[in-house]
Amino acid sequence: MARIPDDPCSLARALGVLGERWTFLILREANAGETRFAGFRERLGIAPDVLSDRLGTLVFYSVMEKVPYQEAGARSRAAYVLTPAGQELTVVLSALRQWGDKHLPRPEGPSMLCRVAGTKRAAHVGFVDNQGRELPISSVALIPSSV
Amino acid sequence: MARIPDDPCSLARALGVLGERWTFLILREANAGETRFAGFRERLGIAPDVLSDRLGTLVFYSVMEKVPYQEAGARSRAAYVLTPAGQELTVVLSALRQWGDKHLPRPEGPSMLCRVAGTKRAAHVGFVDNQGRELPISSVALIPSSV
DNA sequence: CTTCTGAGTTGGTAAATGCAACTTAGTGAT
DNA sequence: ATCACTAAGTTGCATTTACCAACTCAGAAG
Repeated sequence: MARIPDDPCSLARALGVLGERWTFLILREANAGETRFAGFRERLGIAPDVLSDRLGTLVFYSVMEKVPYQEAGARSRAAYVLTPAGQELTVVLSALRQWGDKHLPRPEGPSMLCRVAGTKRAAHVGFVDNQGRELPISSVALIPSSV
Repeated sequence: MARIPDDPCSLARALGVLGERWTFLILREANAGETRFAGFRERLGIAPDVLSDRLGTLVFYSVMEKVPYQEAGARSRAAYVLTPAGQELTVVLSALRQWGDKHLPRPEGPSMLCRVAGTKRAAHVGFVDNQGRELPISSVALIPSSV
């Protein structure tokens, strides 16, 4: 199972948890409501050992939680649900999807649309200031925190 | 070199370009101003064959551009600079960094801060509606585009 | 006490990664 | 002209990771 590197850069640490192959796709399915091992397997075509490893990493770092569930007349089984930390990754997934839609488009157009819930109004991911107002990329700076 | 999958999901296509190991870290350095092969090598400790492959993929998909440069008294060499498409990945990188800062923190605090350029005002990544107003995650929905 | 099903593990092969050494191409000094 | 210098790679080999198929495990129903 992956471990996070001892790196001062939080991007590197985030990638330690999320940066392996399949992880983002597993999170995409989780976001779409999938919770079961066999479900992830079928939807992604992922090998069971790799899936087991990735889910283990996500559970270890509290991105997902392993919870038992029981269907009528069946024994208790494991389900994997997103924690609040995992739900916050929606922003990352949407940012990636948005970039793919724009820069790797298909003639059919996007397969998924990001909307304000319950409406037809478009939503997207972007930079925001502390007043909740969108900022253009050009007016954002990433500066070293001089500790 | 990686190729994008023929997948209707633009997240999967984006990961075809960006989802290999090292790619996000290379983009982090590019965003921080690095342009040279040897510079990426030193800053990341990446193997030269892997770096060559990743830069090739990024150039192929127009995330970076290979441009010649010439220093006084040296021969012409190759530099790698972000294209506009590559610059737009700042949103993705910042979203990942922000998540790492929050969910995989270190006692020292974050090593980088996201600010409104030229000010001390904090900036962050989030969902925005078509009026440029921030939206809470809970009010965003991802819906299949019924084509 | 056998079958069914979801959730995994195990074992062998193919692919990706890492490391060291080598190649290539021009420049400036000898 | 040729020699050393340097950035930008390529090549060959050992290690790690991923993939695939087959198998195990646990409990409920028949």
